[in-house]
Amino acid sequence: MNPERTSLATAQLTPTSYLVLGLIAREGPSTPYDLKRHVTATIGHFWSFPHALLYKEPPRLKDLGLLTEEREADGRRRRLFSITEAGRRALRAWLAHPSQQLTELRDLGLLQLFFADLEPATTPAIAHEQLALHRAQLAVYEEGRSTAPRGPRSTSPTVEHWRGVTLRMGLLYERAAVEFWAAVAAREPAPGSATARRRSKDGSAPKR
Amino acid sequence: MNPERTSLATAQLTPTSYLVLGLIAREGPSTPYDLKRHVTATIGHFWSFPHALLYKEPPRLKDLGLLTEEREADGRRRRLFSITEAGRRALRAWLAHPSQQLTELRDLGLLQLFFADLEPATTPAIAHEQLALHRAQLAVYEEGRSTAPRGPRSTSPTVEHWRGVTLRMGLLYERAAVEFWAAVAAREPAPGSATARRRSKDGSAPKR
DNA sequence: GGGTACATGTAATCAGTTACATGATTTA
DNA sequence: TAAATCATGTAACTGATTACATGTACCC
Repeated sequence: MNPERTSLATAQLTPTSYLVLGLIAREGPSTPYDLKRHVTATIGHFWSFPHALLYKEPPRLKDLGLLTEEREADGRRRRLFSITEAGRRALRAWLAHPSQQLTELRDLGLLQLFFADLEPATTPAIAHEQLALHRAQLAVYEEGRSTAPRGPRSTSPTVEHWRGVTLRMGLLYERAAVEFWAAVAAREPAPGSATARRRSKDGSAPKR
Repeated sequence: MNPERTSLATAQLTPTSYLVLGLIAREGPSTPYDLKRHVTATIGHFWSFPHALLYKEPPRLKDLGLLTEEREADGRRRRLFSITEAGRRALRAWLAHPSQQLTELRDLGLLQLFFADLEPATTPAIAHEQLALHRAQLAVYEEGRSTAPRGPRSTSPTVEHWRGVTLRMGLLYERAAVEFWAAVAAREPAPGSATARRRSKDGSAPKR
């Protein structure tokens, strides 16, 4: 009933907003480029946020009073954004309400496969392309696990822990994808199907 | 400099466009609601296309000369869209160029988990919510495999084959997701308890 | 000293989302 | 016959994408 209304701003916040808020809350005052670099190294592996977004979102959040801006005076004139108390509140409020949305799994390759019957001749090329792509991405994940985690700023063990955990889902997906597309490329039914088990027993090559 | 410009139209086609083109090419003349129903039963399981999209896209494609429209005269005044030869060409051209894009895996739950360190107390609720969601979705897939495939129109065995293959990737993802979130949930203390630190004797996710 | 990759933004467009609205069928 | 659900759209807004553009640092 109180007239103080900053909480309404919470309504029009998008995933991008929370990404920006969260990163700045954790890493401290950041420039859009800091954000871009961090995203690229982490969640950007499976959820792409074009850099223009990370330049445009902070000013929006500033208008909502969730961030403050401080612009350099010298040549580069970089914009440095810090989180406000209202920003932290919005972030906490978001985390306090577990998402009830399922994963959006948007994959052009799958969409093409979905229409494979319309142009059967093109299917092998599609499958091989996807297989190569996902193998490469899987390699990225597995390499990232061995190399030292190099965040743009100092990070605590806890941060490293959750970052790693999150990326692990990306890795699990890529493993499944590689399996899947390999099976398609081999013109086998996908792994786990009854036909696949029969096939692998008699070891016969799939025929056209 | 020739005024006939339909080939350029190919440029501004989106995934939604190809979805619509492909469905109409395969299923024959369709109303937006036909499209909606088909999508819901298939690819919509992991890539959501709001119904407003499927009502708006066909007129756009009609403007581009890729579809034709025929509107009922009676009460319902349904709009029935058919594919043109140009539409088929655009579709074939798309299928002939295998996508080189990786999967976009957009998941609010993962985003929240990514920031779990900022509000540790909320993490268990997030994990449990996601676990329940993905288990339910997995059940949908597994139920769909046993029930008779009920397309809105007649479908050939080949169509059924590829449709099933495509959906299987969704199923594989959900399996991975259930495993993942179960592990996260198990590693987290139960809500209110601060001592569930050494439960991971078995360390693995509960077997369903 | 010129190329090239990194860094840092802005602008225009538009697809996608959300909300609104109502008609037709089924069911209790 | 009231309620619920299915069916069928339209409209407004805006976040996201794409394209453009230039500056700066580093390396042959």
